[in-house]
Amino acid sequence: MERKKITIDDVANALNISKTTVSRAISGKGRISSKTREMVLEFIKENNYKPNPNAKGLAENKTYNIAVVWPADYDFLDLPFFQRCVVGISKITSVHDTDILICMTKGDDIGELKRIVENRKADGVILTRTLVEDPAADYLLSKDFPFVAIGYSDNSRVITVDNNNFEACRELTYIIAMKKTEKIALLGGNPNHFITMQRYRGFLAGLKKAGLKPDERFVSFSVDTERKVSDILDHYIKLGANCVMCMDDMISSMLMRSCKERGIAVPSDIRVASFYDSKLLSSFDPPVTAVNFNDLILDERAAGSLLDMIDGKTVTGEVISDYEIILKGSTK
Amino acid sequence: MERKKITIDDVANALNISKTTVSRAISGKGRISSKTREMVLEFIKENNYKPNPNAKGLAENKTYNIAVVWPADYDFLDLPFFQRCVVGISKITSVHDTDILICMTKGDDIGELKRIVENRKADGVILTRTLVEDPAADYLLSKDFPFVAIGYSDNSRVITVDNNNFEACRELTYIIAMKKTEKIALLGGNPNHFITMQRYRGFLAGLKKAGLKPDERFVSFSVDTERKVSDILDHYIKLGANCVMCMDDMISSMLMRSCKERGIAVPSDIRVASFYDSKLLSSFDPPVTAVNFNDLILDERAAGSLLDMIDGKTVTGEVISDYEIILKGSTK
DNA sequence: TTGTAAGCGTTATCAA
DNA sequence: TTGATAACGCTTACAA
Repeated sequence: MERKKITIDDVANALNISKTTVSRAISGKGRISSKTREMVLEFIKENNYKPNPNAKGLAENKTYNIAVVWPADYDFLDLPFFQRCVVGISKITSVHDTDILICMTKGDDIGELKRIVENRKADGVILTRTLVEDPAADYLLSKDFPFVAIGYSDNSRVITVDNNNFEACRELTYIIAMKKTEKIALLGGNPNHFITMQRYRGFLAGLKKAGLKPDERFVSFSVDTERKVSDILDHYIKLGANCVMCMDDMISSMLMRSCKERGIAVPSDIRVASFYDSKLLSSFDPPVTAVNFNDLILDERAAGSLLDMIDGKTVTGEVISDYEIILKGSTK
Repeated sequence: MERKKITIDDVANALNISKTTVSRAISGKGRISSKTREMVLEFIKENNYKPNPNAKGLAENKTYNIAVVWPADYDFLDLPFFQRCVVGISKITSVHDTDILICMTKGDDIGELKRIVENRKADGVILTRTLVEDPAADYLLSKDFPFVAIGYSDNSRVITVDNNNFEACRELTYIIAMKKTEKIALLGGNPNHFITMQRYRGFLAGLKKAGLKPDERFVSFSVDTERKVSDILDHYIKLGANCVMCMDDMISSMLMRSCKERGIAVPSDIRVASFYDSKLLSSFDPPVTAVNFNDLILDERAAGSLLDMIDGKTVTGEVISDYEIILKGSTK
């Protein structure tokens, strides 16, 4: 597999100095004359010396890896959100010489995460979503292992970076309500996901701001199959709904297809809006009004915070209000 | 961050044996009485001992990581294919105690890959697509670093696992041609991607099998913007095309939108088919005829081959013909 | 069958 | 400012 790699000893011998000195030149720790430092640095550059991360890790008890946790359970395979997370995170980690390890979680099964933590394969973890009952977060907390979560959490011990889902959804709901639309229904996702709850709260706040009373007959959760969507749609229509807000792009897609199948015209029969935008929504006729979040920023912040945390700095969570509401044909 | 972890020395002392013996019990290498082996194994289980991977790696010169390379350049952010790759690969790696490192590549910039290889952060690499001019593959080849590529390659030195794009596209093209559709046009992707070339060859073979002559006026590549799609569509229509085959789901999506905008009816004015299926296509009216590949199988095979290769076994590439052609409304 | 001891390539603690 | 040398936790000749 190629010639043997050059080690710190080789560098030291070639330069007639000790490896301690070489190590110091590289790390910047400890006193060293700038002359020798430069000599070492130059030699290293020219001979393409790279410290062996296993040895470094063994000595420092670090891996220079962080783990990104993906929920491999439901229909996440087609949600580009998690892929984007990695891209955003890597923007930050790549300039810190640290790499990204992917780790799957299936429902309550956090075995892989445990393996990574117990085997010390990573120095920290990023959770790409937050749950109300969250075994992953609980586990990491119990181990006192550095991690940050993308999403909202009601546990003050977990550091989170989140979009302002509440505000965005409140605003969209309010805007819709102002278009003399009074019977606004909601198609919600998994209530064990905090994002579902946050968006729901935003929805309620939007109604309130518009002076509308929430009506629980117009709210449903765990809408995750085409079948449920169409059944609930029927029900909403019978009740006289004139707008349906969907919690994410998947649900919106299913709803739009359902409307088409049953010959329900959007927006004339019913309006449709989505609390999350994606390429999935660009195919529909009419296009679907939606909130567009700047996910990449979110991911970069999460990565930055985690790296700080690993370095022993104290970090705080943050809520990012970088979104826009894009009004399209579905709510005309 | 929690109490200190238990080491192989602790195990050895607790059991009054040497750490060599413990090591042997775990690895299975070297002779050892089954009695002591079981004793060790049991102790390890009960006390939740995990070998330190840095130390193990340092001694064995291994990392128990493989790197998966993502092309972060073009519009890949919305292509779930690469996300699926990781899921498929992890099915295999997770039972081999090895983890997945993500590595981005931007155009010709393979700096991150180089860093991972030179820093020995992984034992092998999986390339998730193949290029005609492929700096990543060339680099890995030059370093003699273990890797397998997902996709076709004309370099016999690179081990590849690929869908039978040629056959699938030939079959779909032939089927369309048999529907008394004679002027079949093609909207192609990046010609530097082998997948583009393979699908193109399949297209040509399909025409030939149907007794049709290829017409270069009906072939275009590098179709990557809405603008190009609509311009080319105009052109094809003027030439009297009665079907357009698209190389992937992105192009198909753009085409369907373009047709809608210009009031071109599918399939009555023109038929549409896609050489790659995805959720993106399920939103259209009518639904789009497409080839559906079983990607997960592909990824699992790639992972399996790479692990074998890392273990020093000789592996061969393979072509998987696990696909189905799904005829839908767009080609009625 | 088991143990001793020498590596693996760093960092870090003392001395010098 | 520099340098021996002992960790770090494991594998593996080589001995016993």
